[in-house]
Amino acid sequence: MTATLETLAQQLREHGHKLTQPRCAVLHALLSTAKPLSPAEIQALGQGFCADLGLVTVYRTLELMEEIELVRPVHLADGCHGYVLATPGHTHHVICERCHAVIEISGCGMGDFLNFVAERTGYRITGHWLEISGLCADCQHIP
Amino acid sequence: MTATLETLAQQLREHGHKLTQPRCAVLHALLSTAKPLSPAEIQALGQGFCADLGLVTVYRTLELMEEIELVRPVHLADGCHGYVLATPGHTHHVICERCHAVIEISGCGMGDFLNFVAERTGYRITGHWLEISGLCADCQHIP
DNA sequence: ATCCTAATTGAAAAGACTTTTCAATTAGGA
DNA sequence: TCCTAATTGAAAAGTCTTTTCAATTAGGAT
Ligand SMILES: [Mn+2]
Ligand SMILES: [Mn+2]
Ligand SMILES: [Zn+2]
Ligand SMILES: [Zn+2]
Repeated sequence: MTATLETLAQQLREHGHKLTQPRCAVLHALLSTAKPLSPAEIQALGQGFCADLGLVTVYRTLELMEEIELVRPVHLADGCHGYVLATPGHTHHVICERCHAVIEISGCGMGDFLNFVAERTGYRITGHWLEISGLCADCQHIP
Repeated sequence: MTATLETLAQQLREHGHKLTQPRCAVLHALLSTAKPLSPAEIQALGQGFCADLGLVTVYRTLELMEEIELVRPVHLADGCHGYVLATPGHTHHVICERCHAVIEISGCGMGDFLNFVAERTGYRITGHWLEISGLCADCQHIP
């Protein structure tokens, strides 16, 4: 099931939040691309839908949407991060290092490795953060 | 082989850098704990060895040491990060979410998972970033 | 041991990004 | 349509990092 403005808006309402023009503009921006967007980029794109969308509102909206798992922060190679629409639950992202296209991987294939780490270190493992970088199918053909 | 001030200093020299008092102070600070330290924390600890160690110098020194793989940034849960001494090569870290103690895992047990991701997505995988969080052996006993 | 010079330093300023404050506006139920 | 709490944008404040630049320092050459 692909996210649409309607499904996303519905999730906002289900969590008791108002569906405002600025919030719609943020959703429009995120829906317009599969790449992570910075708050400033979201503002710029969002102003096509809500002309005076403020950067402060973008920050507040992203914080809100992150809480209800509508968006997820993505750490890029240089450490700073952008935001992408997310499906709920535990996922990982593969990011093209050339064009920044993101594909979400649902599920987690790291169980065995984490068990090994637990035995090796004596830690009780409670979570992990994984970002995978590579070249997308398109970018492999563009040297 | 555990890192000492002498081995670390030697590595700086081998890369053609001067061994200055401020740089020694940063190494002292990093050697004094197994937890990730922020630039400000490194400055505070380092001033025990070099009284007027400046924060700007800490930033410059960390950048330098990161280039020669003497230190590594560690992303904490809240996104900001600290630095720890690192062994060269590909490693991962396990961080205690209560006391922040870090253990380094050398090697990488994710080959199979990354192959799966490559097949699933069509991406050519070139790198990954993984941080594991948990409770260290000590902290498991302290509710 | 002393000199010399490029590397390095700290303070101050600038810059980038994020959060707080607050009066005005708005969504959506009554 | 009215009402009110939620939400908004602008401005200010705050945090963290980088740049600039004159002064200092490490370490090789004498
Ligand atoms: Mn996982
Ligand atoms: Mn690995
Ligand atoms: Zn690409
Ligand atoms: Zn612990």
